[in-house]
Amino acid sequence: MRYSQALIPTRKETPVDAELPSHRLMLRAGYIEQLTAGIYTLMPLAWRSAQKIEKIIREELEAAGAQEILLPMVQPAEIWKLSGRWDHYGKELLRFKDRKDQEYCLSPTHEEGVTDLAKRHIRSYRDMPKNLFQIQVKFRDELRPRGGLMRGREFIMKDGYSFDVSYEAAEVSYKKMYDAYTRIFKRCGLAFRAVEADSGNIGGSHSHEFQVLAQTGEDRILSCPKCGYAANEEKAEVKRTVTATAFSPVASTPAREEIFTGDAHTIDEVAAFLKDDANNSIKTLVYLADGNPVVILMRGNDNVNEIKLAHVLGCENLVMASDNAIEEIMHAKVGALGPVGVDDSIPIYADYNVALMHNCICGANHTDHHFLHVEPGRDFNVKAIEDLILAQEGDACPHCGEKLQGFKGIEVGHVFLLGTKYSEPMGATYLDANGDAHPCVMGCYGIGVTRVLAAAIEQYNDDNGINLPAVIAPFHVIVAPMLMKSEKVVAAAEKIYADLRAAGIEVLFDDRDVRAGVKFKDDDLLGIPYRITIGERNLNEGMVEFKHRADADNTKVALADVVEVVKARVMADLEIGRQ
RNA sequence: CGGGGCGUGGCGCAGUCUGGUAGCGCGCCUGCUUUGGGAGCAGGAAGCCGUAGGUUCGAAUCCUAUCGCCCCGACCA
Repeated sequence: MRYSQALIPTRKETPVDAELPSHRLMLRAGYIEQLTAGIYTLMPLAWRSAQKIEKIIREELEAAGAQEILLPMVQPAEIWKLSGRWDHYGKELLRFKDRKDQEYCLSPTHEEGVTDLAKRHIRSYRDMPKNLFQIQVKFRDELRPRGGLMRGREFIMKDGYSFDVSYEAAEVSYKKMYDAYTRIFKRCGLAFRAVEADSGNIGGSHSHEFQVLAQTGEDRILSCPKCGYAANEEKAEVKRTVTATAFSPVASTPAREEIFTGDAHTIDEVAAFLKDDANNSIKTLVYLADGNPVVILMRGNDNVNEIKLAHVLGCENLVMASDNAIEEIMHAKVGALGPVGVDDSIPIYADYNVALMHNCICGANHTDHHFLHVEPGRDFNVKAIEDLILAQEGDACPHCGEKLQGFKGIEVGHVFLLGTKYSEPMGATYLDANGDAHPCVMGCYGIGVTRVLAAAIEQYNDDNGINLPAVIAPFHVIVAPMLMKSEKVVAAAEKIYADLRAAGIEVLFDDRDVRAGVKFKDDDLLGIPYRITIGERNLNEGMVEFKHRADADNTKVALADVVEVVKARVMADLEIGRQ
């Protein structure tokens, strides 16, 4: 491609609205352009990279036995009503009506679409396993899109679905996809972890997320350096030295005593005021679970895991109660809440660690007052004792006890073993060898293609701009003649350009008649791994310069050799991550 | 969903409080000079000031409504 004919609108100024490096750089390098909130045009450079990611995905999925299809993006409400998600999917599902007043939606994911397909074509156990995937633009009306391609409302996604006769068979399909994903992200050159995850609103029995490691990631993950256990913080188990499932009050605890604690409201303030350890305080939170108040107890330094809590409560909508609601429910202000004397109609749930506490401190449900010498089981009781807290960096690994490491991650892929959550209500059943009908056992597998690009740029950038691995960079090499007025320089550059292309290398030829400084700045910004610089002085000695984007200095190479040298480097780079 | 901010040539912004000729930087066009890390000089084109109403002799500026975009929060007693 000749730069002079390409659409690569770079800009000098850093866009003020962009926070993430990937977002900022993609705007500056002319990769993307925003049309409206969370909706971007992929300009030629971004689109070339995205297609390379797609190609890797296609190769690996096809090698794993999956077939590509293209399901409709606009879907009738009918199939979403069958699965039950028409009513349960939130406002992210964009619903609309056609001229006949029929209800439709833009499919944010395709379990319904593919299950409807399977229902009509998978009838016998002989028809399975089947594994179908597609790469398509998805639309989700996100609460708050942010970070450019990181969390857009419109984005490119690969979604795939497997159908099997049993859970055992589905596990095999799941494992194949897990392995394929591992190869895909390896080939993309990314540093990532596969972690155990919560299955969220898609549903299903278990799942893994593929998380690209990046400081700017939105997800927190924990991983064990010894045994390889890795999980999203939302899901991570907490290892307990002792797991008590009931209170066992001790008789030696003195009678409960109410004292004035004044302005000390947070756990730490109260602990400091009373010169005690924060872990000797009971933290009391009030939630509304589907509108009903519940009280949650944990040790002072522990933090609630809302995902676990929602599972325990079996509710769909879980929110913290507002300050006003709390006052109404607890008859005291935030900062003085506790489990003692809570109205019987309000269920109390405690984390396991609370069952290990004795003679502790908690709010008195009397503004600005706390209780001393509170004994769980004597002074209050609870409806259930459960695992409710977040695992933290430094906690013991639930499998081997080693200290867990914390990372931030960007979720680029997710595999779910769905089970029969969709096949059953939608009637996707097959007949077994005995002629009995069973619902297909499904798995579903997603990769955010555009997010992979953003995540890659989060991992690969520096002060000068983007610096992508050759496999997913928009071009392999940029050829930069320094002086377009010099016929000799231009002729040499043209020949290198033609020869590289003939050798199968993707080249951006910076044939713009601009000053050298402009070319250097732009060419660094674009993230193309190799640059060949052709200057008059070197050319007179039969030399050109060659530089990897990450190198500090140029290397001089004979004009006659440069194509071979570059070709060898690029070809080697393209093999990285392949087995 | 709550809070805050912003809509003015292609981009980034000033002007708005205190109504009176629409401005700056970058980019763009022309010419000359320059030519290895975002050149200099000279000349030039380009904006119904988000939209709709209202107040006024007069509105980018005041009032009302509306649309859009961005940021923060929704991990906490």
